[in-house]
Amino acid sequence: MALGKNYDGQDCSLAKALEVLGERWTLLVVRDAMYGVRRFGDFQAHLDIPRAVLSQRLAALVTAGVLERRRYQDAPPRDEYVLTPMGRELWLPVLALAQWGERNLAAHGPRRLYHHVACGTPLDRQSACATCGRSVPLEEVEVRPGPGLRHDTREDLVSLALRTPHRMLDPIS
Amino acid sequence: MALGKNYDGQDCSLAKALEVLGERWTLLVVRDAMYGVRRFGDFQAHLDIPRAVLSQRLAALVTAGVLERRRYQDAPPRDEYVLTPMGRELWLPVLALAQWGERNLAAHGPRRLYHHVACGTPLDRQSACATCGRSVPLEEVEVRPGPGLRHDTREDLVSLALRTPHRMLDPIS
DNA sequence: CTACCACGGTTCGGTGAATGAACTAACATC
DNA sequence: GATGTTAGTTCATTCACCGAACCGTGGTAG
Repeated sequence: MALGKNYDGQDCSLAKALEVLGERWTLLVVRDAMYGVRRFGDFQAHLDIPRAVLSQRLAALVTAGVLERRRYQDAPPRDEYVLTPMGRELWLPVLALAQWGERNLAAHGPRRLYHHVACGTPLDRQSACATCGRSVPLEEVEVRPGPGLRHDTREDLVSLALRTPHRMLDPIS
Repeated sequence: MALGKNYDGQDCSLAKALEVLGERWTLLVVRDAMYGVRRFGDFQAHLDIPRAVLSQRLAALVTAGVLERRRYQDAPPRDEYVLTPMGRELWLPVLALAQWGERNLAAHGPRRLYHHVACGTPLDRQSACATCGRSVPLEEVEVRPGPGLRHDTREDLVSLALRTPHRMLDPIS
C-alpha cells in the first residue's frame, strides 16, 4: 500500500481491515481464491499481475491468516493457497462491493450471477436467498456468467472455467 | 492506485469498483463522509493524510459520482463534499468490511457500535435490524463508541464528535 | 547422461505515486 | 497593515509497482 503500509493513528476497524486487504491486487487475489484458484501460476495468468507482486501479496495474506499455504505434492514440491475460515468470511464484503460495482458501474447488466446452489435462487447483495430466507455462505454459492460479460477473450484456465456455471471454492485446474 | 490505476483486462465488477475505491485512503474518506465529515480541513485533520493526496482523492470521488461538491458559502468561496445516493449505497460493503475487521483483527472488542436509530437495536454485519426485521440504510444508523476503542487521544473535531453517540451523515463541524 | 521444460519463485533497473514541508491565494478579523 | 483561516498547489524525496530476465528444483524425452 504505497509507503506507510499502515494507517497509524486510525483506531478503526475499517482501517485495520484495509491494512490487510487495501493494497493493489489483494482483494482480487482473494476473489480468485473464492472462485477456487489455488496455484501461483493460475493467479498470475488470470490477473496479469507481476510475479513479484503476486508473491508478496500471497505471503502477506498467509501472514494475516486469510490464506493458508499447504503442500499438495512432494516431488517436485508444490504448494497451493487456500482460504482459511477467516478468508471465507470475506465473502460478504467482497460480494457487497462487487454488487455495488454491478449496480453503479456496469453498463450492460451483471457480469456474474450468484445463485444458491441448493435451490437455484439468485442471491441479493447481502448474500441472502429469498427462497430459503437466510444468508448463504460462500460454500453454497454457484457463479454463472451474466449478460454483462463482454470482451471476455481471455484464454487462461480460470476465465475458461467461469464461462460455465461453477461452484465457488471448487478447485480450478 | 500506484501506477496503472486500472485493472485492464479484468472484466469484473469487483475490479471496476476497486478502480474507484481501491486506492490508498479512498475508502477511509468515504467512511468519514458517512460519519458526516464534509470539509477539506476536517478530513485532513482526522485522517492525517497529505493534503495533496486528499485533494486528488476528493476530486476522483466527485468525478466517479460518489461525492458531490457543493458551494455552501460565497465569501470566501467554500465548498463541501457530501455523499451522493451512489456513495450512500457503499454503506453495506463498508460496514461488512469494518465488521470483518472487528471480528478478526480487534483484540478488545468492537471499536464502534452501530444501532438502528428508530429502535436502538444493534445492527448485524448485513446492516439488518433484528427488531424491525429489515436492512437499515445509512440514514437510520447511529454510531456509538465501543469497548475496543483505545488510545483514542486524538483531539480533532471528528474524533471528539464520535466519542458520544452520533447519527450517521449528521454534519460534523 | 544430457538437454529441455514446467513451475514457482527472486532480482533488478526504470517509472510513477505517496509523503511532508513549504508556498499560494482569497478573504475576514483585529 | 498584520495576522489568521481555509483550501488548496508545488516540490524534492522516498518508496511501491512494473516488466523482463534470471534462478533452482525436479520431471521427462532422446
